[in-house]
Amino acid sequence: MPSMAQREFRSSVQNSKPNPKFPTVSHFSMRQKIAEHRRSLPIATVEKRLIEEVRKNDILIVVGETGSGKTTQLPQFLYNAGFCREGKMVGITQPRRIAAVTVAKRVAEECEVELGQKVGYSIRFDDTTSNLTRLKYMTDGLLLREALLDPHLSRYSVIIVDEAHDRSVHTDVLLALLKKIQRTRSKPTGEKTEIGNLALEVQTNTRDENVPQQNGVSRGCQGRKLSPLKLIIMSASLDARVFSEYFGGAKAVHVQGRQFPVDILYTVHPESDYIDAALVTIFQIHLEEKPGDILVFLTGQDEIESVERLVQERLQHLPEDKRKLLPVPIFSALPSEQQMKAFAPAPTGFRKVILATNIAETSITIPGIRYVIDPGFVKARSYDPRKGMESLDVVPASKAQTLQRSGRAGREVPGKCFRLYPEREFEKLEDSTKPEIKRCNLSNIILQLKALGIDDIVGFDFIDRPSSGAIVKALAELHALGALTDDGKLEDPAGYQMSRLPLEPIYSKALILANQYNCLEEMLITVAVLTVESIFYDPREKREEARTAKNHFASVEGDHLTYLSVYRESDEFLEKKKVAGSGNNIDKIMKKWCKENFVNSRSLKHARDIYRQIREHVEQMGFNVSSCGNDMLEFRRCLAASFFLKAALRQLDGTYRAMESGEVVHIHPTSVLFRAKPECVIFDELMQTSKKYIKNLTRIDPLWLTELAPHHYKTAE
DNA sequence: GAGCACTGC
Repeated sequence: MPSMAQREFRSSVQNSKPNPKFPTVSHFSMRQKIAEHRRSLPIATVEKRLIEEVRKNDILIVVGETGSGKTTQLPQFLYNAGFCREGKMVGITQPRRIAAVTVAKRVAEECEVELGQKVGYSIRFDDTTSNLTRLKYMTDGLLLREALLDPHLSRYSVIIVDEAHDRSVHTDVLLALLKKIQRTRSKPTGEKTEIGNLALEVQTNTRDENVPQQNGVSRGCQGRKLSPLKLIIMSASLDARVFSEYFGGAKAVHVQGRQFPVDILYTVHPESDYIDAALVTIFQIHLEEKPGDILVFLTGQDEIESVERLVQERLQHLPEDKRKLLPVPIFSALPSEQQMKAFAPAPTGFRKVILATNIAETSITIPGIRYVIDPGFVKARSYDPRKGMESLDVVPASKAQTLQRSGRAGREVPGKCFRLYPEREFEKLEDSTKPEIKRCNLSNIILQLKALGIDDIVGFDFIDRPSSGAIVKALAELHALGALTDDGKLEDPAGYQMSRLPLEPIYSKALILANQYNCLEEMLITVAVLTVESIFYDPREKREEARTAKNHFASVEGDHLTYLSVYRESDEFLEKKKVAGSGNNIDKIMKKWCKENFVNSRSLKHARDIYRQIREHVEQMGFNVSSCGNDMLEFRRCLAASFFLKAALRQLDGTYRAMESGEVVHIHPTSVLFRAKPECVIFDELMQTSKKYIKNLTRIDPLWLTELAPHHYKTAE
């Protein structure tokens, strides 16, 4: 579990600072401490039995609660039992990057090896594995990419899919793929398979720098005997049966967790206003319960900020000596320095009340929590394939989520969880959250599957099959983008090229076209920026300097060109500093520039990483990265040719009509075109919140659509 | 004139 990874991260920080004065003593005690810790884990007592089960079963479901040690220990058991002989690896996938990194570090420490030797991790932009690596921790998305290059995943003897209950798209697709690969690998030698044939085809196309040591290993696997692949699916208890059934009645074993008991308390009556109920509960705990911090789960930034304000207000009505309560917000968009405040211990005598989004449910673990307040709601994204529109709504949490939330109270001491609804309401909740694959745009997934030689998407063996409407919509989109032929096969070369790029298909298409329009440099930057969270800070930012800064970058042509100039100016600044030789810390220089220009440095750094990675990819495809200089007309025409599916026309009343779906939409107020209201635009995103908004726009000439996308707009006016 | 939970290649 990521939560476990987090806890272990803390202990690994402690351990990484041995007292330099007494290195041997410190090393000795650290070693002893690790050995003791390992022995004390619940999973330690069942090592032999687990290994026996793995030997007996090709697929094993391991149900392990928080604190069982399954993520760190099982791979080591497998190594010791000989599953890494002859250069084979045990691969362990995680849904989140941070978990892959922290667990790998911890296990390397336990094994007393340098990271990157026997134990390593590989995540996007950061690969620490070497040809010595036998226990490889990685994100599930990365293993999916690896399967494109080595369709049998032939370097692995065992693959462990951890956190399978998470049911991310990557996890779901990976499970289906692994099931197929396992069958292929157990077939007799030399038998030709769908996946096997494709291996040759794919590998001649491109290389992927994210997948090291592939050369000579996966090649020529045809005709050579493939060793069988063992699969281990690890999950929290609730949906073990789903996995077992999916894998043909696979054996499931249960490993004890180690958690302190948590008292669950429900309200007697339903609460009409859960914000107010949360406030009342916060103060009730503060005034009546033993010391210990409080964690409140809220749905978003707005709620968190208003609760923070209300707590401060109500504190003023308490007697002086009762005011030692410190509200601390935490959510993903919060700058990391401010996020760190949630981890700092409260001042002496104070009680912290952490106001958090879902980020505190799985991604981070905050120490010292003894009380959890759970209103039972979550903000969830959904997708309507018919309208091609995403929406974000507040919906009831699932039982699995509320369980995860209450567990946050029992990590260090026995705790209490206050659920702000009656017990009979709990019974009505869904068991688990709807798998992501049933509520997202499938075009990228389908492109990946096609590239793996899986053509029958509707008949593909998903755990939960996406709706046929969603599949049809994605196929149509891929066809319109030129990735698929009329009969649904991967188009050569465009479809193959698009499947290689770790981007949304529409962005990949834009890069291919940009290569022809001689504006690949501009499109690389644009696509990198569009991929990350907005590079401008909080849209509620009212400070004059912030507005001036944004205006400074703004282009009358729209948001894409605006982003381009932000990226370019930051780059020029960096180059100047480099030439001037003022320091060599790129990160520091960039942060300074971002601060002065009110740009989100985390987002910009992320965009620069993506730019670099995608640039390498397109160069390997033989594209020449050229720039159109100041000819922004050509660049906008290229945008129109790429985003023709996402065009909108202004109507008489000043609203817009999305041409593909016919939906009436509005320009999002964060767009630089919000006031300008040009006649025709292409947009990047259509999302419903309080209204149906289009975001990230560029002004185009409507005639370009029929000119540049005649296959789509021929019959349109 | 609004506002975006969280991941991932």
